[in-house]
Amino acid sequence: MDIWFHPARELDRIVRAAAARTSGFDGDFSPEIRAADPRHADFQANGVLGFAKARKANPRALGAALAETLSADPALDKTLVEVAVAGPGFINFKFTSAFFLAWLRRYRDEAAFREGAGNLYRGHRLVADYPSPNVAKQMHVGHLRPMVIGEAISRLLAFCGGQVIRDNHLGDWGTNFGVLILELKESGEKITSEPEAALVQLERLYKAGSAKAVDKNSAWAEAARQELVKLQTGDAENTRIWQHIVDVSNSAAKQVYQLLGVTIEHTLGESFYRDKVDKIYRELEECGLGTISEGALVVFHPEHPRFKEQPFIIRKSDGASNYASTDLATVLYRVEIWKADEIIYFTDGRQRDHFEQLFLTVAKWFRATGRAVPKMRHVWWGTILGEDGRAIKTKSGESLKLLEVLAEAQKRAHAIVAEKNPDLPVTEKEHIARVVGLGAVKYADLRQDRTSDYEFAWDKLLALDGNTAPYLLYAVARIHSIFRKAELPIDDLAREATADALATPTEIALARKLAALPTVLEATLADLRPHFLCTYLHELAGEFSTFYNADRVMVDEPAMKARRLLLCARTLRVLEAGLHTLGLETLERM
RNA sequence: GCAUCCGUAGCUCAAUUGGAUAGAGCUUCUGACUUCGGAUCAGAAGGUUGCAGGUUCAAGUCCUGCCGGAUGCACCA
Repeated sequence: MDIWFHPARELDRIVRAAAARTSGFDGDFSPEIRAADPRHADFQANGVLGFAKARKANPRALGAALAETLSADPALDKTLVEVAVAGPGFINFKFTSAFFLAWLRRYRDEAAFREGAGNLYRGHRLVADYPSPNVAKQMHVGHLRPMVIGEAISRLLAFCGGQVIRDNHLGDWGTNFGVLILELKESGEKITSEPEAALVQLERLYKAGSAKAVDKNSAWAEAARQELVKLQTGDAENTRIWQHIVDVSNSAAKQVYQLLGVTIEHTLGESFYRDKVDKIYRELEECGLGTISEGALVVFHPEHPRFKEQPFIIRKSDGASNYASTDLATVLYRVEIWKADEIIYFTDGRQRDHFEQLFLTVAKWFRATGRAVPKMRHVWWGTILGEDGRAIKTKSGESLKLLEVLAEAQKRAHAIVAEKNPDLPVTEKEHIARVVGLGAVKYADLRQDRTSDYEFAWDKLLALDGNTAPYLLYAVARIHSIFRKAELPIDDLAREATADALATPTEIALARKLAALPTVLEATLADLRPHFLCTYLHELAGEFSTFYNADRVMVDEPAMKARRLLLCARTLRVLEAGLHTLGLETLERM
């Protein structure tokens, strides 16, 4: 029997084949292989219960018959996996310690994990649309999520074989530029050269301008609209001012990306598509999807309970483009130029209607024009709520600038390093504080189901105990320490060959957890929910700590030492691969 | 009003998409190796999964109705 990287898939195939040879089953049977509670088994087939119900058969008897076929199946090596029927008709598959030892020997490092996981997304060309901030604004805590979640999922897709194109769809073509340009001109201020300070200045100017434009019928508001029109019709001076604002915003954003490890390849903002929307209007009208309503070009979806009356506005009644127009043009560009077969959007949940309308519209439009419809997914998350229970917005979030949060996180981490490890060199303490502090913030954002809202709390975001990044990083550092002190290489094929069978309960529990990596990767990818991977890594670090406290690694018996070093090395490689995939850095000591 | 997401231990969150005895962390309490890092580990306590019905071999998960919260619904992005 081969040592499977991904047991659930293999079991599905084998159980289907076995059922075909077992009386009482037919082609409608589906095994429904699931990861099991480790107290019972590693995997279980749940399909017998539903199947028996539909056939009015005894599920336990059917399960027993199938288990008997499987027991005689040469595809299942009995020294590696045990089969049993349990409860009302579950079929349990329990791997032996021999299987786990073989698995650990075979899947040795990140390259092997990638190789094994690669079949999940191999051959796919995906565009990841994140973090797409608006220009001329400082980032606040709310901007953390698109960066952290977008980066983690992009890395995960790449880890599993996908070819990921990261595109920062910058909000650089909004109506706010009219106000901003007019206020800049009137005040006579020059934009400060230091990017972060420039954003502070621009926000102040925008606030002042907005106050004057509150009355939309005022002369000032009209003048601001004229500045916007001049920009949109290519006025040289306004274009220069606009470009300056975009450039300085990008410089500031890049500093944050670098700090957080966000790796953007392209920055094609909304402005990039401003000469590409006319084609969209024309095509949508030609294929009969677009209709004029209240002066605007809109798309209705008659089959949809809500969008039959709620329009998707793709050209405003004043003739200007909007978010929807540029999004449609963007899809076309990504499919035609980049040859994307999947596009993934990262925004908060408030834009769900927009993307549902976008996806429906693209599907119909592309079909009508004979194009292949790309797969499109909206990865959305709940909002970060302030203490008042309402979404933290830029206005109320002034005390919660992202850079301040990140600085505070590093400060708190530094205080702990200085206390625990005062003798480390100053620069290393600073490096550790950065990795631990930023890692804690990222992990806090990733570890809970992205679809739920959460209340912002300093102590939660910056926690350093419990299910947090430092706990995982500590396990990594401690394993490095074992090899460092023993002066042994971490990866050593010859040494691993001398390892004997896993024996203690803690060894086996740790090995079982390690071999669960592929199952977790698949579950994480299915709905693009990184918290599955976080939970797994936390549990893995926990199993390791338990093992480490129960079983001494550096023992005299060579075979026992070899197998325990093997467990340490694999735990290290899986933790590192997992954390790096989530966008966290790791440390050799802390 | 219509629609979407949600309500789980004192607090913050899980529960592999309908599976076996609902699990972690924080907090509190009790313990642990004078050799591998105590940023650790072992154990205890803590639950009528908002409420009431229903579906089925099986419901935190699906359906219906309430209660409570968040969000979205015509030219912002």
